[in-house]
Amino acid sequence: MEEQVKINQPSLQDQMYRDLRQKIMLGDLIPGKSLTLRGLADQFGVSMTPAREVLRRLAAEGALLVTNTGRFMTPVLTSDRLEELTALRGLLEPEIAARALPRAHLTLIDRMQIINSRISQAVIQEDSQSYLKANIEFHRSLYLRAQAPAMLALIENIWLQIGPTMRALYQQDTIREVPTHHKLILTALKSVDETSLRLMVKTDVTKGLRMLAS
Amino acid sequence: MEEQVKINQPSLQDQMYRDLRQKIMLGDLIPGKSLTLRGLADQFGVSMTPAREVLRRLAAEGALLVTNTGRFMTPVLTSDRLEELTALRGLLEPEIAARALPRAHLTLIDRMQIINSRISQAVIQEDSQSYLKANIEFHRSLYLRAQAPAMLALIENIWLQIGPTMRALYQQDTIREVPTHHKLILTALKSVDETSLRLMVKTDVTKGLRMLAS
DNA sequence: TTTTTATTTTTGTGATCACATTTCTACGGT
DNA sequence: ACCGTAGAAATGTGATCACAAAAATAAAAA
Repeated sequence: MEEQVKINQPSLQDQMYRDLRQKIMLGDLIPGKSLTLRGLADQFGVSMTPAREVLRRLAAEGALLVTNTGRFMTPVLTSDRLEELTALRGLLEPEIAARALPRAHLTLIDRMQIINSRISQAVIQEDSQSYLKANIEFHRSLYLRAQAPAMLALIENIWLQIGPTMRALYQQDTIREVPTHHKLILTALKSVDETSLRLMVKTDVTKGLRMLAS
Repeated sequence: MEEQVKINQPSLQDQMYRDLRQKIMLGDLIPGKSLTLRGLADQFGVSMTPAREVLRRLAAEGALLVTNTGRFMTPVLTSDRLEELTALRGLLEPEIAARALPRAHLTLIDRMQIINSRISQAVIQEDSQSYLKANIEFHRSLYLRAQAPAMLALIENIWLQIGPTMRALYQQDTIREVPTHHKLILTALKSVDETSLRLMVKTDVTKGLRMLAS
């Protein structure tokens, strides 16, 4: 009998979905960028059918906005909305970090340190794309340890919603400071200090909003 | 020139979406119930195209699960997952309740009191459908006052994920006690006591999980 | 130049179809 | 009686099409 070499190959729309989701979360798409079915379909070399499902799927997650005439675009966040989403991050991320704390071994901390140095490089080179990507990776690598998939899903959902706006903000004001709070997060992890960890994560998250005040 | 009577009528899939979403949140569908494109399409008298978009949309929100062969079904939650989702409710709902507190006027409290009496009736008549529906309405009517749409969206997202399981639990163990915490929530609202409100909301949310211990 | 109107193009929606894979069912062998 | 296998039915995926509404463009009027 033949071995089961049949790999569950992801469907076309799954690849498109992952690709677009990544682009949105990392801010490759500016706020207000409109996406069309035929445009996406052509771009990925497929028909309209998979394209529309991807767009609706992303819209369902809040990554895209659907106009009242059915057009799709990346959301343009009001400052109120951005504040609310940041408050949500400040609520959820300290909690998931605290849950990850007991499982955060040295291997993980080392890896986070390496990621953090990538962030520093991105600051120096004023590469907002790499900055955002490494920043997300820093947080996610910690949160993954919490083994709280539903919570992580909500958090990534928020990242998705603020992606385009964050990139736009980071691009207008060039990032001057290297992330000091990340080092404090690492310190709290090493000393297994939950109270400090929660505070530092919350501060790091909230800090990003302060650029809006300018 | 003709007046613009053209109403933005919702598309077919929007109606299907709302209908199915409601059914799932209220637990009309038992955990593990599988849904097929053609089945849904026939049920709503439409073609497969709108049906699949609705299913994918609900799957994107976590309301449905997609098997690795592409089939759709309502999720069967492990107790771990249910605990995590309940913890999320316990984190988010006290926060949004606290935000609603300053805006909770007597009109709202009165309406919540009426809804609460509907809950009591549902307990007496052992009507788990009405119970769940009124329970959700009780919480949502308060949370709407917070004017925090993103936060409310996350909360409803969680309700959607636990809907089928909650109904199944409520049905096996008939609800014996009238919701005592709801009255305490109303008391805290009247006396504008944020600390008490947060505690009561959290307790009310967490309490529901205790039925799992049986 | 500015505003209004008419025409063309673009766009999302829903239907239908072919196809490959999965799932179900029933038959046959041990 | 149990298990595996072959055939049949069901199911999701992606493509293509017609259609209506909306947006963009061009033309005309003020």
